[in-house]
Amino acid sequence: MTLPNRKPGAIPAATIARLPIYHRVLASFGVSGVTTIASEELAAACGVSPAKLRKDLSHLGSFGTRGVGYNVSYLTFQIARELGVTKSRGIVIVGMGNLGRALASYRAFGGRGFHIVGIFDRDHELVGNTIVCGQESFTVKPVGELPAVVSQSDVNIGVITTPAESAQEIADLMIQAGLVSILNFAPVVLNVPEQVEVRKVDLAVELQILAFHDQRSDSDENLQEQLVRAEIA
Amino acid sequence: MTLPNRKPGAIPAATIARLPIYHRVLASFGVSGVTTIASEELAAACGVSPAKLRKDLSHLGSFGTRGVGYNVSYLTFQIARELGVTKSRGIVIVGMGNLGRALASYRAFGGRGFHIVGIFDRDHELVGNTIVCGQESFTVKPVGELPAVVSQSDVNIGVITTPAESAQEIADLMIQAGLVSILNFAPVVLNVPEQVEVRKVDLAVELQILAFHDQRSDSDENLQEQLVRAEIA
DNA sequence: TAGATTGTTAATCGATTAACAATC
DNA sequence: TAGATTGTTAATCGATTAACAATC
Repeated sequence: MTLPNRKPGAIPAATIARLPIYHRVLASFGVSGVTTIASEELAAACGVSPAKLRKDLSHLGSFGTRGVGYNVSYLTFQIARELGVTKSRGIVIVGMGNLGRALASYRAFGGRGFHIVGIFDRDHELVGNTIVCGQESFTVKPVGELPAVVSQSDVNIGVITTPAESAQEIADLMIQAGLVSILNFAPVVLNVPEQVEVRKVDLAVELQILAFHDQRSDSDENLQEQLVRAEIA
Repeated sequence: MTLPNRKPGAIPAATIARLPIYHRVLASFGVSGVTTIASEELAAACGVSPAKLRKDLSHLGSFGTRGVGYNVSYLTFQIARELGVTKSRGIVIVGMGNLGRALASYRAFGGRGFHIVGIFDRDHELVGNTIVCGQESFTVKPVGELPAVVSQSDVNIGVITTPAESAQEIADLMIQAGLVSILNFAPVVLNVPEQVEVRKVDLAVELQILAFHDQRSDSDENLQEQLVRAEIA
């Protein structure tokens, strides 16, 4: 007997990665007053093909109406439910350099299902400073207080914006405190137990991928130019 | 006759996305004085399997020595060459809010193959301000000057850190000025011609993907707890 | 030669796509 | 009923993996 490759109800990783896009685009159609939308229009707004969109949504259930389309608010809610953002999830940010401060003062979190529970730094010079975010303001706490904050408040996700050298140490601290979801901005590969999910954003990685494309388009352009010149001659 | 699906020498997208990781990890082995490394150790440090690493590298050529491993500096150079970062590539950043300022003052660009050519904002209040980045400092220019800077200097990549409302407009401006590689931090899907490559970083998207994982691990944990309790009873 | 490690093969797995039956 | 659009199927495509022959 062969076991199935995936749990029956499981949703493909590639689909999960696109759900936040669908969610945001649907929400913006919602505020524009659109109540019903067809896969073709929604897909175009999300930058994917209608087939892919419908396939993705089919993994969550069948929320559309044939011949009509999808109810915008109903579908928005179903995706939010699948992602686990129907109630706001708490985050902590460790590392109050330029990037950490930029994130802590980012005002669009609330609307996407997140709220900041605490911000931390190792540097005593920074501890006690406050960062204003719209109506709210947060005070920088010493990293030593991270475990207490995580165990006493409802924290779901840890964000690391420290230099590369301290990132592993902070990750260990977060995991010890019970966090299993980490967003890492430090340019280093974290070593974590397998039940911990780490997502990584590295600006230089994104730029290098673009550099590859840019280099290719340069040579393509030269090729085109050469072809044009060849025709002229 | 059937055409091949991909150009013969073409490198898979999944491989390209991993090359920057290999490059950074190799560079750090290099500064640590390691001269030769086996796929097993390099793969572990990069968080991938040795098979995947060797397969990825095999698309670039055969740069290793059987029975020995890879020469660190030689492989580092070959990957840099493939990515197109053997010479530093110029970037412009538009939108000098918190995130834009954080990027403009990020000191690790130089070591990864990039330098800032110009920073821009629409807001007249911000124009003329300077942002310090290590030894250098940059002055915020009005967006109107973007085309001139792109055409007069050697700019390869445009970075958008504006609010969502202005992002499309700025993208159009960049494309008109001749840029074909854009890194977009605004939470909006850009509409661009197909020869333009856009990479998108959306913090809330990353967090929502983690929220999905976090939600799942919650229910898994409950399941485990329940199992433990059942055993005790 | 013996041991080590690469580069490649072939099998498996997962994601994408186009087409269309189902159904509003 | 006729037109529209979903949800699903089956085919294709691309990525991953394990195993091993090649070779240092």
